[in-house]
Amino acid sequence: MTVQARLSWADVRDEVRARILNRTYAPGDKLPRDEDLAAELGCARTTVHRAMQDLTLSGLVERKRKGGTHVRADPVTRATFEIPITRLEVEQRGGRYGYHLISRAMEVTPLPIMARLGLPEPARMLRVKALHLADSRPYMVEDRWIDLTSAPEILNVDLSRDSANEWLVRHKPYSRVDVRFHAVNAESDSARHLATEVGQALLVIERTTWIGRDPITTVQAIAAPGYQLTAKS
Amino acid sequence: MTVQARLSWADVRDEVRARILNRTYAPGDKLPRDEDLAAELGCARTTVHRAMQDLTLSGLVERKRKGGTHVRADPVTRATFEIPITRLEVEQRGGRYGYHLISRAMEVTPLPIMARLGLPEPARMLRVKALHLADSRPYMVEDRWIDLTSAPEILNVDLSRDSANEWLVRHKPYSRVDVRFHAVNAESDSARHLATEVGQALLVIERTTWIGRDPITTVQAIAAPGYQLTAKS
DNA sequence: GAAAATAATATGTAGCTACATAATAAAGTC
DNA sequence: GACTTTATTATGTAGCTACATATTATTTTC
Repeated sequence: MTVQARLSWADVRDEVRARILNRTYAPGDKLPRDEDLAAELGCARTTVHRAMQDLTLSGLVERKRKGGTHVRADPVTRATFEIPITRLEVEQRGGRYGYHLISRAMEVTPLPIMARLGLPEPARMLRVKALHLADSRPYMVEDRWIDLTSAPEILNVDLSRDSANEWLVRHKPYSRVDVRFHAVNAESDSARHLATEVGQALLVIERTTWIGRDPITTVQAIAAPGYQLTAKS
Repeated sequence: MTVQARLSWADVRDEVRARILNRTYAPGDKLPRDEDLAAELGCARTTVHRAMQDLTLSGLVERKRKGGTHVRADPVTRATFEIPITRLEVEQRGGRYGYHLISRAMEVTPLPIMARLGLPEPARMLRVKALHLADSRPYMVEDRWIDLTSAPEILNVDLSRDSANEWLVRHKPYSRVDVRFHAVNAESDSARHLATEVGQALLVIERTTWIGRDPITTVQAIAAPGYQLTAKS
């Protein structure tokens, strides 16, 4: 067993994080310059730089040119979550996926939808409501608006067979996404679709995607009772 | 106005993303080798590498040694959110922050809490319930368990003045965090604290932090009606 | 012809240099 | 003394080289 030949940037990150955790560098403190840390630890400045980038990303330190690196005094909890295609999400949990189209129609966007999409004026869009099932039980209902300027091909898709969710994710990569969570009491429609009672608390995931400045779609997905969304650092 | 002297990794990322968006590289396709792309675009392989790392992080492509880079066929929506100290969150929204300690006691961890913390057997921990206010109106109630092995100094803190949330975030940096969201119907306690009716749908944010393998704290924060959590890509 | 050993290959990473950039500090100007 | 200009400095980034590593492809061996 020999000493490790080289320090990787991950090693440096772990070392610096350890020092922050054991208060060698306390919140608000200024860290040594990358160059000095590199000299001390016996690696190149680029390696320290790479490590610092990672710590910046996870919200532990703040860096400024000339100003140096500081341990954040007001750390934020920063976490990342993933929302896969709903079919895959169900299958990953070991369930059998089912899909049911509820409705499909051209409609004029009401104000809240315009706000979500950032539209200055109303537009006619394709509105699709659908139900996702896991083992024949309701899993999630979605109420979606699709901009036909960005995704005209959706008209050729048989939405009674294939979900707009899957088609869009597969065929319309976006450059920007906005995700919001909140809770609602089930009203009669969603209660019926999700086979629960009116008033039941439900998690709502609102997702809007753009390609450049052009909106593609916005969905309000309401999950069945018990649904939990997980994020990790 | 001259041509830009050099391509930055962000330029390369944008170019590759544009090609994915306009289906020059379609989902599932294999991208050129970093080296070839570098030659084509007129930059170094390291620059392409950096760009590809970013695209990998955002879930657009997948890379494997020797296997090359592929456009993901099943893209995931990957987004990051931040949870600041509650006081700062209120102040950032332009509100006046208030805090009220509800209760503080040593208790033995019940099963659900043990599960959250990953404890094999029950332990006595400090349980703190508190209310955060914005402009004198309820903003969030938290029900927190604190491991005194990891954070014994919390006993010296006057929790009727200072929130455990703020003290912990400032003094106990963690190395791992787990965040979960779900919706609940308000029961009598939370309804009373949040000044709403029993049954009202509320967003629950459950957060657990560890330092190495040792748990620090786990909180169940229930937000007042109307609360919305935002994430971005 | 199947299994094992070997070669080939694309990405991953570390080190170096050089220069860009932003923020601050110092010096100079009226 | 307040304002402007000029240095200084720490991080940010690009290019290069060299080598590590994980797969896949090929060849060898029995």
